Amino acid sequence: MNLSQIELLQVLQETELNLSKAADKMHVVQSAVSRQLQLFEAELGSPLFERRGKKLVDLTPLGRQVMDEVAAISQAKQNIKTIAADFLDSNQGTIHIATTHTQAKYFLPLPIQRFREKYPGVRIYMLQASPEQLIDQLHNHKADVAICTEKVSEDAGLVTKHCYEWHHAAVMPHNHPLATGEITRERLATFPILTYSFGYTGRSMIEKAFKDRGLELDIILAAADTDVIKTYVRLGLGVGLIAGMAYDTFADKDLVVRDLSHLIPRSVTRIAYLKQNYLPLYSQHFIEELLLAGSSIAS
Amino acid sequence: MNLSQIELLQVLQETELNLSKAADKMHVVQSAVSRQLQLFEAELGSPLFERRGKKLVDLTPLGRQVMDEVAAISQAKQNIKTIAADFLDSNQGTIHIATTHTQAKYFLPLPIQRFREKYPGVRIYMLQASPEQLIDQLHNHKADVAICTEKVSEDAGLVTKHCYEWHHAAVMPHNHPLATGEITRERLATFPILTYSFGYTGRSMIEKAFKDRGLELDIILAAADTDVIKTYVRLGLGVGLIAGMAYDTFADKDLVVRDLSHLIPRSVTRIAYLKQNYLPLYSQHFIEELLLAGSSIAS
DNA sequence: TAAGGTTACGGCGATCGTAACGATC
DNA sequence: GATCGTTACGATCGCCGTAACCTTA
Repeated sequence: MNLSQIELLQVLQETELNLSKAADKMHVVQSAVSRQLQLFEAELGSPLFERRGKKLVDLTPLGRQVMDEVAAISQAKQNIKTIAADFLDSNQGTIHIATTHTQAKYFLPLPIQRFREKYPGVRIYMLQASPEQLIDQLHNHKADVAICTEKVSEDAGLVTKHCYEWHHAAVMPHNHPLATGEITRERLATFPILTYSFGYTGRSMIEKAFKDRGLELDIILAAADTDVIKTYVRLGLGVGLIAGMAYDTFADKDLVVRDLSHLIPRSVTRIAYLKQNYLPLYSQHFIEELLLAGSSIAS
Repeated sequence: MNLSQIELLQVLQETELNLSKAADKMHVVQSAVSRQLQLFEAELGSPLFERRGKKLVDLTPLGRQVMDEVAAISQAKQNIKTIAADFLDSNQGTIHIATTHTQAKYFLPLPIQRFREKYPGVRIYMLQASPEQLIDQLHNHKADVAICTEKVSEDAGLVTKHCYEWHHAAVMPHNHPLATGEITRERLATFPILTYSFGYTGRSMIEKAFKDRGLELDIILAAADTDVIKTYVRLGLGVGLIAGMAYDTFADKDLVVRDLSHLIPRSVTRIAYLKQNYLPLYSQHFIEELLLAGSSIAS
């Protein structure tokens, strides 16, 4: 057993169990990986892959169990490299941040700016994705840190940290009936609604708040993106339900914003990363920056 | 980086950072390991060991961090081997059980006998040690499973399972004053006491029970071993406080046993093993056998 | 001076690449 | 016939062992 065999198994999973592609990824010829796989299976005494003819089509039960350990080894190996790099120079490297549109546009600018001032040598990659994808991206090592609001806390392989809490708000044109008078869930439910797509940015809290009262919202537009919602609110399509922090006092002054904290339960935005993954010092500081920015938000 | 370098680091820790001994353990010449260590340190870019002259005298801060990952890799590598061996033949192998005298003599015989009937091909090694050593033996991979009563539940790297509960009992010769009449802590404290050494078999519960009442026991003999205690009780040195299950109705009929469950809080015997350590199927079954035996004990 | 560690060098073997072959869609 | 995998064989490079050398208790 050696580390390149471990890496091969890892790469095979990322290449639909295609030996040729795996060989390319590892910069060796295909026959080399073929032999290494055979040697490894021989060493273990039973096959790791189900084969149809010569093609690898699936993992065997053994293979499945082994893959968990393979992932642990790869992770630890990567950690060693990262730890050592940290000792040489903890001021440069890269950080991959996975997040949603709303966080990227309305929460991250400040902490990222502060972070860049401290660590000008760190390249920041932002990956925008849906909340479900965020977690996958952590597991696939496409991202180091994820910032998101929904469905995070369940995963046992993750560390999650409470970042900040926020409430939804309704936005509408100035001449809209809802711009004045008391807002209740019942009244809101009489208007066409524009809000986030399912699974996004606290959408589940909205669902819950109205379902609890036996009300059903007439959602005529669902977007992943606050700006899209605002655009159609401006066109008079209905009332926008957006995250409170997504209302910009200057840019959105043509819209009326009305707080909904008494109607829709608060949402919690969290920071998540893999438990077994060693984060370089600058990433740890980035997280601190996020927590700091989060704690200074009045909800 | 390769697995033999990882193994080298592991072995160095077990050999007082002595390269020559490490070389012996790995069945290679000393110059080989010297070079491999240099190569590895060069690859990481900074030293893993503090050196006085040429001798390795300590880990560097980097080395300390790296060692955690090294342990994870070794563990995962071992797991792969074990998992594969399990698939080839889950009926043979070895199991190392670390436990104390009391468990080995009074609890384990039945479950071990039942286990042997199911898995005659598994070699059973029993390691007898003090409770503190038990946990160390898990971490050092000297033992796979530990069965013990004290200080287990704190360790985050362990899985622990509740096995059974038991109470202490007092034993004494038939003519002893305590053989009749009500037993209270106050009365007990007036006699010389023989019981377990500190840290052993529920000793902490005994301490606690009397300290709560402001009483101090006159412990004139402390042994790791129930049989030693009984021997001196027979010689009339005093009252023995032993685990209830350590009284044998036949062999000990020359002694009077008196239940102390109303005086001393119950003790809990637990099974422990390393969280990250894959246990072969037979070991998993052995643990089930222990739990079964534990659950059939009336405390 | 013994014990522990490093450096230099030659030899061996693991693993790679080329290439021809086999199978499967 | 294009894609994917296996087998055979020669070449290379990494790693080991021998051995001489260095350093400190």
